[in-house]
Formats: sequence, C-alpha cells, structure tokens
Amino acid sequence: MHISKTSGGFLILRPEHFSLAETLDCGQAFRWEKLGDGSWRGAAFDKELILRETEDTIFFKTASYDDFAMWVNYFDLERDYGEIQKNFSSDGHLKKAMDFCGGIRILRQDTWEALCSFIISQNNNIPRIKGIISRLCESFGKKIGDSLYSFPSAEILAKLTAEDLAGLRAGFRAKYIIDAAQKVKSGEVNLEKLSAVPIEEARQELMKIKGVGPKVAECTLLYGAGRLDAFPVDVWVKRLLGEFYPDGFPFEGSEFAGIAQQYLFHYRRFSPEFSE
DNA sequence: AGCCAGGACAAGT
DNA sequence: ACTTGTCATGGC
Repeated sequence: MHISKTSGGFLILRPEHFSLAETLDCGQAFRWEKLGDGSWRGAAFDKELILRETEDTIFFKTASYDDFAMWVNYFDLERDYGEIQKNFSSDGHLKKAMDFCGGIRILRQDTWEALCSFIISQNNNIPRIKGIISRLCESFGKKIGDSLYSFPSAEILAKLTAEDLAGLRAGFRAKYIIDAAQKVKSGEVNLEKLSAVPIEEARQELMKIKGVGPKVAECTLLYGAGRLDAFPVDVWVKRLLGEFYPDGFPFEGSEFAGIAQQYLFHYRRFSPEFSE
C-alpha cells in the first residue's frame, strides 16, 4: 500500500476492490454520514474520522500515524480482496454481484458496538436503526467531536435500566441492550474469545444474551469479531439462496463466506435488475 | 389502515 | 423439532 503524509492527514492510493461509499453505506455500520462536500464522517473506537475518496486515492484526515494505522485495520486494507474475489468469480451470481458492488469490504468494527447495533437492527429498518444508535451515543457516550459522540461502553450501560433508554425509542429492544451490557460487564459473556474459538462455540457464547438469536450472533461475529466465515441469513439472504442456489450455496462454510454474503445481500437488495 | 422493517421469544403443536 | 402470535416504533 502506497502511503504519503500530507499536511492534514494521510493519502493512500486506492486499493483495488475498495469503495468507501459502498463500504460505509451497505448496512454493516450505522454511524457514518456523507457530508455536503462528498467526504464521509464517522467514529469508531472512541475516535472521529473524516475521509474522502477520489478516483484513485483515499484521504484520511488525521494527524496521528497511530490513528491512521488503526483506521487501516478498521477498513481491513491489508487484506487481498482481489484473491478472494478471484475465487468467488467461478460462480455466476457472485460474479454479477461483484460487478455491482465489488468495492464493499467487511469492516473490523468494535465487537461491543457491533453486538449492540445488531441487537437494535432486529425487525427494524436502517434509517430507524441509525436514529436509535445516534441517540444512544448522544445520550450515554463521550463527546469526541463537534456534535459527535463515542459509542457508550458496556460498563456505562450496565448501570442503567430499560426505562433509562426510553428516550432512544428502541421499543422492546431496550431490555435486550441492558441484558447484553450486564452480561458483557460481568464476564458471563466474553467478547474477547469470539475470534479465537470454533465458530459454533462463539455463536453459543453470544446467544446467552436475551435478544441475541442466530442472525444477530452471526452479524456480530462477521462485522465485530473478524469472523469472515460467519454467514448471516436474514430475509433477503434466505430469499436469494432459494432463488440462486436451489441445490445449495457453493461456498457454504468456507473461510470467506461472509464476504460473499455481503456482496449477494447488497446486490439482491439494491440492483435495479431486481426492482419490481 | 394496514403492512413492513438485515428477528427473537414464548407458547403452542 | 417446526409453526404462530407478539413485541415498540415509524415510514410508506
């Protein structure tokens, strides 16, 4: 990766198979917003970032090299997506999906934030998920920028009750958030081990939490624990599996099945090819 | 007005 | 083990 330090931050040549817009707006993270000038603003791991993409560069507006390195990890820029896509392209549907949205990368988000976010996502729509998470951060996070707040820790939320979250308008999900916070804080649920144990064990660990079923657990593993073998099946993926792969998904259980899932999900959901 | 939204739970077969 | 009603909230 080619890196150059500029006055305001760090500039890299755009890696192949990477689109900022596709990555930040594909339903895996809920706290990034596109600004009027086309740049993106968001936060992760208690830090604010503004970044911008052009035809062949990505600019990270941060003075600290350590922070820049953290964001490189967040965007998983060291991984060779070309090699992964080469493998998938033997399949016709995945080939078309990658033509449509091959710039998506799976972010390496904070585990707790991903867990909480996908608890909130259940039986919900993306604009409302974003609103609830925004109010959660504003109400209980730390101020880290101009009208920008960190994601509140499990320790902070474990001290609260579901009634304290009423202002979020999260509905029946509020009690699930509190249960998750308490079990993570107490150590009953150990988020550290999710990336190290067999995936079935990781699923069971997360499903100790009320409100965490197979789908939320799988999303937490994929987006928040670096488990690229995790394969979330929501209503869209269930539908597309039936339509595209009546005889079975060829990459089921494979090392990078979760990446294929994200391409197919976004393709089936947003490609004009499927608009009725 | 009723249906749906990146589901999970509890109570029924 | 599979099926069904219910759960808050808001946009369409």
